[in-house]
Amino acid sequence: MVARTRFDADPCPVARSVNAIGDWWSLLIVRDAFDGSRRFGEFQRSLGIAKNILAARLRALEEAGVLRGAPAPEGGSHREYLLTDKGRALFPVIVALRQWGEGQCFGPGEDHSRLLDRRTSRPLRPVEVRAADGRLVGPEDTVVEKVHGTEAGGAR
Amino acid sequence: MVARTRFDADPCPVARSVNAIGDWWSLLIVRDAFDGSRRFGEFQRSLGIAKNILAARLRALEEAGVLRGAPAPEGGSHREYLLTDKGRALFPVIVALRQWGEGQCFGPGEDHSRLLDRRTSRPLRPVEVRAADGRLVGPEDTVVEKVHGTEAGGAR
DNA sequence: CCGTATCCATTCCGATACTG
DNA sequence: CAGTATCGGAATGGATACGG
Repeated sequence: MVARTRFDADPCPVARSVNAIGDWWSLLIVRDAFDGSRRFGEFQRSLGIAKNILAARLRALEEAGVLRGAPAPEGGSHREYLLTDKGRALFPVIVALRQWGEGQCFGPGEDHSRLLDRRTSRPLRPVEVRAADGRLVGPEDTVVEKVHGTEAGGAR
Repeated sequence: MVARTRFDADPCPVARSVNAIGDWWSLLIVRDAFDGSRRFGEFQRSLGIAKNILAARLRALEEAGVLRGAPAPEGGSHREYLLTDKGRALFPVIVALRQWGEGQCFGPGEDHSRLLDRRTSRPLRPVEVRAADGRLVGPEDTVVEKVHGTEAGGAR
């Protein structure tokens, strides 16, 4: 491929994020990592993904700096995949996505897993978007400041 | 394909969300919709996407209930694609992803578009994850409550 | 200008087999 | 258990041409 990926140089941070994460599998790998998965087999069983593509995704996430594969914790001959700081910074993204799914993608009687506050065992508060002064803002209260550069491609 | 998509019945809301959105293109379409794009050509120019696949994504997003394509606003023979309430509920997801990209996916001197508070023209406050009582929580302060059902597939 | 239909190249993914 | 190598089928995405 000519460019590593499609949005490598896109001025929009959303596009860059998407580009860095790679694909949906990768996002679910990150989800599992947040949930405590560390080993190849754990990811594989949880996701039901083929081993070759799991290996490829893990490698890509390492290259993107989201995961770090430590050669061996001790004794064992396996690797451990841990979230980097960059990866851990995805926490609000995963939570927002989870909350959207909970609210919008399940029927009334349908069961689903939930993310709870460990201390109180209660669900989390919905993620909110706030202005610098603390005001709650919606989509219509925001505006995209386009970048001034003259390079090609949309600046959304 | 046997099932419409892969995570149609997954008990994890993250997987369902991912499944509903479809792919990265779809997410960028949603981003553009938040930013004011409504018409086929606007999305196409902004994304640089082939027309056939844009049409397919728009249709999928309609089926997922994220976008609603109104036949014609008036006079014109074109359709308008507007976010539904379900689609608008993705706002925190997009913002979280955008903020992650801003912080993690750009070099020091690199320009990028920014999302500003319309009223003050200042950047938004970083999205935070909070417990029901208002405490700020990180990944390690949360726990996934698995669903009890006996069906196959991971419950992450 | 808004889409649909067709074609082709590429990629992706899953299954399987194999190695340490 | 933790990966790597390979293979075939399926789906994707881009370009182009075409129709309302």
